[in-house]
Amino acid sequence: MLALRPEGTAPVVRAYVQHRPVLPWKAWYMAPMLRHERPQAARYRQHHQLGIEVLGVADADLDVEVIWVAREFFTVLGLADVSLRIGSMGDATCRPAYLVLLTEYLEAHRDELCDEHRDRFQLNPMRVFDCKRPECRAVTAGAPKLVDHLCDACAAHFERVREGLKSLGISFEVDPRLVRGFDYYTRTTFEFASGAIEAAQNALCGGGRYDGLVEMLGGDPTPGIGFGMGIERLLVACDAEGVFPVDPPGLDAFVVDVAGGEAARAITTRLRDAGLACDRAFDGRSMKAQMKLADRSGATVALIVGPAEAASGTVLVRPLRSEGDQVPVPADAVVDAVVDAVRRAAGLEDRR
RNA sequence: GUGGGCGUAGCUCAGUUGGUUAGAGCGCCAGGUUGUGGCCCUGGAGGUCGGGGGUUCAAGUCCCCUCGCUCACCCCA
Repeated sequence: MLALRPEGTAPVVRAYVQHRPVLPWKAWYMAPMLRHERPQAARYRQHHQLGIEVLGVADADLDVEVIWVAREFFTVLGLADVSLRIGSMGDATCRPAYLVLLTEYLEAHRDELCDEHRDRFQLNPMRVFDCKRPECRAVTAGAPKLVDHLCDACAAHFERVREGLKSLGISFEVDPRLVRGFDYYTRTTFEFASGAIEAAQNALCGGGRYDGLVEMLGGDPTPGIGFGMGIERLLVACDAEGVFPVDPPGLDAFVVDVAGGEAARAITTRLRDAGLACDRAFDGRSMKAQMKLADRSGATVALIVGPAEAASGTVLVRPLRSEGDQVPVPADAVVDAVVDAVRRAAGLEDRR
């Protein structure tokens, strides 16, 4: 049997169950993931997910820490248009009673649900909360919310999370619709979304507490929490917010050689050995064509070698990005000349 | 899985009720400059019109099939 890994939490938990690291255990991963659903904007068949997981800590302050890590990551990248929603899934004490309550409510409003959920809501009543059809939205708007029916312990946990986020200056919104589909999820759920992404898929990071998962995978009951974020979608958000510079840096020098190419061969090698970025033309093209390539390369200077320079052992250093005359320099001083020119050009940049 | 949109030059796209050698802009190449980029001018190269089949005197254009891309629904562990 072949399986394509869809996410990172279960593998990390399996690794924990097998290897029994000392608790608390903090792990992270970044790996390719695959999805079965059809691709669409910002949702690819294969993508990469970055995630963290912490096992062995039930403290709500850890929930805050995990959320903070994600928030901090966005901040460091320079993303500003990111919003956080949080919710609670309750636990084995309060959720069963709530599900009975919710199911009763949905039964009573069965005819008002959308075609799909009318016959399916019993399977997983909470899923109706993230149905986008107006019929279901209307019904769930008045439905009992899990966050209002938490047991004392879960309510206290949730309150501690909210208080912690506030104390760290992390703004958030409690969203009763933020639910998860599996039983092993407990208590805190959260999701970061980008307001800059136009596409329908704008969630950057989803996470939550899964105090039941380790046990489900064969380990002793162990609390856990983590998040996963999609790298490609993150990059879409970065592009949308313009947080990365757009222009790739140009070359330091471009060698124009119309004297046979030997000088170009020697000079490019010498410049590269000195750590400078340079390129040259090939195929014995005309000076005009070579100069055009030099310009297009974004080079700071063109280094020109014609028959006269070849004969006298010099190189013409011609500035391409600034005013200034081209000057001849001895061939063995060309590295210094380029370093000078690049430094001067950088200085001009800074003064802008 | 369901539905919509789109496949024509390297790129972005026009292409009328079917009708001569399928066009534009940008890019590329050469020339105008005999040793000099950008701006401009002139010329040039480059296309199985996604693929296959059909209708027709004639198909980029109409019909069927197929492949691919894309967006949304769905899904969202």
